[in-house]
Amino acid sequence: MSHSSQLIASAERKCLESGARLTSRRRFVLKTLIEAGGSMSAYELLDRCNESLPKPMPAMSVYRILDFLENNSFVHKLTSQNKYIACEHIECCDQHFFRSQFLICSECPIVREIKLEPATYESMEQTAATAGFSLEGTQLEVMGACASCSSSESGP
Amino acid sequence: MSHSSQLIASAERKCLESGARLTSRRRFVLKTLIEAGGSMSAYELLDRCNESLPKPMPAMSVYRILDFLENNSFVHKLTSQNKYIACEHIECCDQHFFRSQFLICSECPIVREIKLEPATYESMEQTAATAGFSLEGTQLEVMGACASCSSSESGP
DNA sequence: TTTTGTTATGATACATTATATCATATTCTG
DNA sequence: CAGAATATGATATAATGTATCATAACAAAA
Repeated sequence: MSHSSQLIASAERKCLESGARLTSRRRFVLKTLIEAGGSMSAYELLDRCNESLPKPMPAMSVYRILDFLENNSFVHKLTSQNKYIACEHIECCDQHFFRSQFLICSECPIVREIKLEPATYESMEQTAATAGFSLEGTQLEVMGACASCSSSESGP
Repeated sequence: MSHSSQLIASAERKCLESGARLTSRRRFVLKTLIEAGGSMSAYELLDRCNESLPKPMPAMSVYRILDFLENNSFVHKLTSQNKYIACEHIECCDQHFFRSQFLICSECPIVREIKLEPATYESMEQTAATAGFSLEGTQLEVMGACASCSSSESGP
């Protein structure tokens, strides 16, 4: 069983439990995004999907489907990039109990979603409190260089 | 001397030192954004400017001017919102030596720019390192409720 | 001070990202 | 099956941002 099929199966199971409807369109969009292996814009995803569809899907549908997938934590939106990425934790936990931190490579398409350490979050919370703010379900997006890009620095 | 005029004067001084050219257009756009008192989209800012200009400025110009103002740390882009906001530290330090954290109220237009605590940043850096990432000049944007919005919860 | 090069802006077109709205189809529920 | 709710199609349009070439303003050197 392929990796993506496994993930889809997990998503199916979660939807059965929660009552959400993972229709064939939604499943197909999710699968396409998973198999892309990285982040994509909504229109890139649309085009990719339409390559394999007998009849092209309208852009509207992709946005609606991405909404659904986001609400069910199968997909996350990288708001700083206007891109979407499959959740790395579709299988591993019954819900997204922790907050995510996205490490976005500025030189290649790699994006990693890792758990935001509670300690980090708490220190952010404290700093925010000094300005009178109480944080809400924060998703962090930070830029950086991934392992392979930072080892192969552009040098003389 | 008004608050905005003071800030503009500081910006002028910094530009003199650095050799950057704060032209009248750029000064006007910065002043307009400062006086707006919060974040604005590029087109909102454009419209606001054009209300007071004899001849309307093209959209292109606002984007170019915002680029300039960003590069000189007079303005920051809130990438998660596609909005721009005047820097809160135009006066207070000769350069943006620290990293910023933006607290964005999800219920009202308030945005606060505060210093990202080095300890917080370091703990993020460490977590990132476990995934092989090295962070780069990260600007944090987090959502939350500002002091006045969190005191006046929507209740029965 | 004219020339020359650089930087800034105008003008126009277009690309990309996203939402609004009404119609139709599909699926659930009684 | 009827009726309600949900999902999708179709179409239009809004909002955000970039590419490109022309012109204007400014600075530096001859």
